Amino acid sequence: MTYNFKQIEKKWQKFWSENQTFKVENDSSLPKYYIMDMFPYPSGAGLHVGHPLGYIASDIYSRYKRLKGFNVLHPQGYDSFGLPAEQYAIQTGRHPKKTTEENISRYREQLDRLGLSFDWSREIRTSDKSYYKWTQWMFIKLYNSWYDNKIDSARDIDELISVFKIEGNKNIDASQSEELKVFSSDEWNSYDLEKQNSILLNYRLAFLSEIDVNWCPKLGTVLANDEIIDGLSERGGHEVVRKKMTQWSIRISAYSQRLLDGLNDIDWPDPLKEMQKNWIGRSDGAMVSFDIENFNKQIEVFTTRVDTIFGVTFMTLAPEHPYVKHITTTENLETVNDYIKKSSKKTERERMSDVKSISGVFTGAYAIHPLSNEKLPIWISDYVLAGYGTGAVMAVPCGDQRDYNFAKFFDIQIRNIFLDKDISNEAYQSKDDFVLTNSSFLDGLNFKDGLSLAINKLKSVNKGVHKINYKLRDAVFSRQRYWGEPFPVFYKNGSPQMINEKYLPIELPDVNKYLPTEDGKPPIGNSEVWAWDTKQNKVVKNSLIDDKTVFRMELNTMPGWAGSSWYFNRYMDPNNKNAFASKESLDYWKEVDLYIGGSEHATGHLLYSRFWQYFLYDLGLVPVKNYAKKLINQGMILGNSAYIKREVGSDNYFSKNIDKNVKTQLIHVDVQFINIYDELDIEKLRNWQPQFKNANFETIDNKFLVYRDVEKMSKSKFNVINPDDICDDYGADTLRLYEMFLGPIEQAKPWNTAGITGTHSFLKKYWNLFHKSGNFEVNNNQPSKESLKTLHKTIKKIEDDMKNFSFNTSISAFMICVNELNALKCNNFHILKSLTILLSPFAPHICEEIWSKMGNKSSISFEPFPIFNPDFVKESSFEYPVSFNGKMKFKINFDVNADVESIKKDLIKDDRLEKFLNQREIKKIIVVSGKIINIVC
RNA sequence: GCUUCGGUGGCGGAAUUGGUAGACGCGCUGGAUUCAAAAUCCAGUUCUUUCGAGAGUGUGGGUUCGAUUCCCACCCGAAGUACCA
Repeated sequence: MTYNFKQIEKKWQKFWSENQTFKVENDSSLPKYYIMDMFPYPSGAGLHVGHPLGYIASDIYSRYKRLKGFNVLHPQGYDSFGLPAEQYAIQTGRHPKKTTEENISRYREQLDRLGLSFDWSREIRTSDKSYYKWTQWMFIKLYNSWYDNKIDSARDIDELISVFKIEGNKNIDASQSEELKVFSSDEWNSYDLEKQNSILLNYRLAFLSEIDVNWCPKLGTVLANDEIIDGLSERGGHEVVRKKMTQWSIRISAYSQRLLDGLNDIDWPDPLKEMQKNWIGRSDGAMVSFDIENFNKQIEVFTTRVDTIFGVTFMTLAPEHPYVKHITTTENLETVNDYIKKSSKKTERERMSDVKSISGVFTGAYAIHPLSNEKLPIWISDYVLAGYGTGAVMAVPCGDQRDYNFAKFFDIQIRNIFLDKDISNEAYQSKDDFVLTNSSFLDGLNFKDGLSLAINKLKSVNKGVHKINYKLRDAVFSRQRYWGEPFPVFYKNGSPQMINEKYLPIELPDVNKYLPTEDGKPPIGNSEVWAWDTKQNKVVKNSLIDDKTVFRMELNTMPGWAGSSWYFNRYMDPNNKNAFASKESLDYWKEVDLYIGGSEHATGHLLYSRFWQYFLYDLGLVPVKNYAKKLINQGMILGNSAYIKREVGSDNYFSKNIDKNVKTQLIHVDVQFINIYDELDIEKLRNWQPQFKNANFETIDNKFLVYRDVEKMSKSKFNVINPDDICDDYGADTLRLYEMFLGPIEQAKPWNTAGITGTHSFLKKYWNLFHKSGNFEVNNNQPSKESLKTLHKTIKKIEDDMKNFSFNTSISAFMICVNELNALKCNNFHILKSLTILLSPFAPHICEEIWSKMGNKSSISFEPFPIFNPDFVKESSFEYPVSFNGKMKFKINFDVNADVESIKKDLIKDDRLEKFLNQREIKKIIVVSGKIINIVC
């Protein structure tokens, strides 16, 4: 009987599905374990072998945890709102809902073939109204909350309003869009509703504001910072420009410090934590205010180097700085306006690529140094970013290279405040190893002392305060797209109103076209039914809008990260109609114990979701602050692309190693036409695309060799390997083993189909252990010492590897085990039963088959994991770890029953120790229960 | 530029707190089986070699009885980030 993987895998996939083997309950006496994958966006291209890497790893761990006696929650769902379905809809007119459904069923088919143990009864889709109902509900919660810096928590906006009523805002320390004037309770109570609303918007965690956004004209939408790469849109690579628009934003900046501190409490990969740290970008410094000559306001400046305050010789403002138009003198007005015009025309990309050229203009105005009262010329320049700090800097040319370059270029004074440091060629930027000079009362101090004295002095004259600044910006939450969650918002007198949560979900309306409307409104503007009737409390036709009882609704939709920021909580109780999840289910599952997904979401989803969970926690809606204890970033599986060389502008193609003296280019060809020797099947290529039909192919020895390169697996590079094909040829168990065997899970690694025969033949060998003479045959004798040793060595190894998620070395251990049992001609029932349980997380189908053949009725999935017994392993001679003077340790062979004297003799015989022991004398050997614990010299 | 991670055979990769480097797999070589092939099994496979041995984990140095592992400097690669004041 041969290993018929096709039949076996089909049989057991059917069995698991019919018996709902992996359905999990919310109450159990067993300890819980929650293991989750990042849910996929179901794209039209289907899965390639790179996608399942994380799913296989999480599945192995889930199955392992079940064997270890945990109640394991292992769900899967779809992040099904998104741009590709919408763009497909624009091209074809097909409803994104339809294509999304088709894509999902294709994904499901492919996932099922891998034998993954998901509890599909808990499947969620972010585009389901039963799901986005709660996304909308949480948005309303965000809108109705403010952030109290005093207790570091979000609070209900009603609490803020009642404070305003009683004592105004003088004692409030909140995160807000901009500093407001202090108002009293009387003033508050005298404001009309509109005014009160606009003040409250300044505090709300979901707020509407006119902001500079990244506008992508080609996509017709705004983009978040993390959706822009090198100044171009992440999707499509289109131009992005700055534009002022009224947008919903989420006040994630309020949580900057907590998001930073929280990194210490979670076991996430260091590189990822580092990325989040940089993204949050905390810098500790001071806010200093400079008076302006002939202008009744101060320029606020953020600096991390107040110690260099006496090195300031000029000020620089960003061209967008609000004071520029007020302070510019008449004779400079024209050049300044020209400069502002020029820099606003520059796209973000141009401004970034133009780092090296220095530009700027003098405003004609002067600031007053807060400590020396010196006059400082005020310049504007686009090297100062409007979006960071206050959009103004105090320029210290001797201590900052950019200021230095600017001063040199425009011949502005450079004052050296660093004693005996040479600044004739560049600024002295180090914070170490200097003493201040030319700095009045700071003379003779170093960085640290200078810093604190300068801040104290500024404080005492009311010109500066200690301040911590963050790079993290509030997140834009509006998208001018169709295929996303609609906002539960309508507008009354221009101010936003939340629809009562009783009437959620607000369903996405149907539209006849998915492009923006002709007057530039978002696609939902195409719907004729998109107005809110406050009497009937439902969505009605636009034609009924009267701004008395029927109002216009928000046309934007929410961004992709809205639905993905809280989905892990929904899996706990996915069908709940009364809450996003019941309190009982949240209290039972608490948080994800192991989260597996790619690191490309480091500063997107993985930051937003942490924020979102903190917010829910603040409101008492979830029991834990951090939603994922441990995170593993699986590495990408890279494709092995193939190229052929073509003479430019002709139909002539040359094999690799043929050098013609003509201009050539490399063209991607489908890797399916290439054999393992890099030879191209020319006939297949001719039939592939018309351009190759009648082309000339010049070969070497009748072989046409291609060029190869490792790069990201993608349909457009024709290097995609479909897991279905591998399952057809070798089976899912082989694919699972092979993907894990390729290397450590976190590492990127190229796919190479050639090596797959190794894991496949391992499974065949395992199968043959039970089929000595063609038939299934195991003996029920007492296992031999050798086979027990092999088994328990393997148990130990697997347990150790599971702790480190080192699946590749586990598989090596299985291979060794099977080879050893094979050499021992072992077909002992007890040994093979244990081995089958051990192996079942990795290769579940074949193990289920063997398991049932061994006479077991139920699935292997919930068997107890075999227990390691060291006695079987340390039979006869065993390597013991030994330490000398409690320090050096290494393993050494000695007889368990030997006395101390003969151990000494053994030690001296060991050539590793010869040198060491020749130099000292053994005073004492400490032996505890047959083990050398320490040797004292 | 800065930050982080990494560099081990022909290849993917192993190597508990420093203790016999190269596990396991691929590939390759030889052999068995076969009319032959596939499949399977066995043996070998870091390099050099005068067959005794010598060298060897990016390079150079250091600590140590002992370093792939720890420390310093440099070289190379990958990822992230970038006028962040």
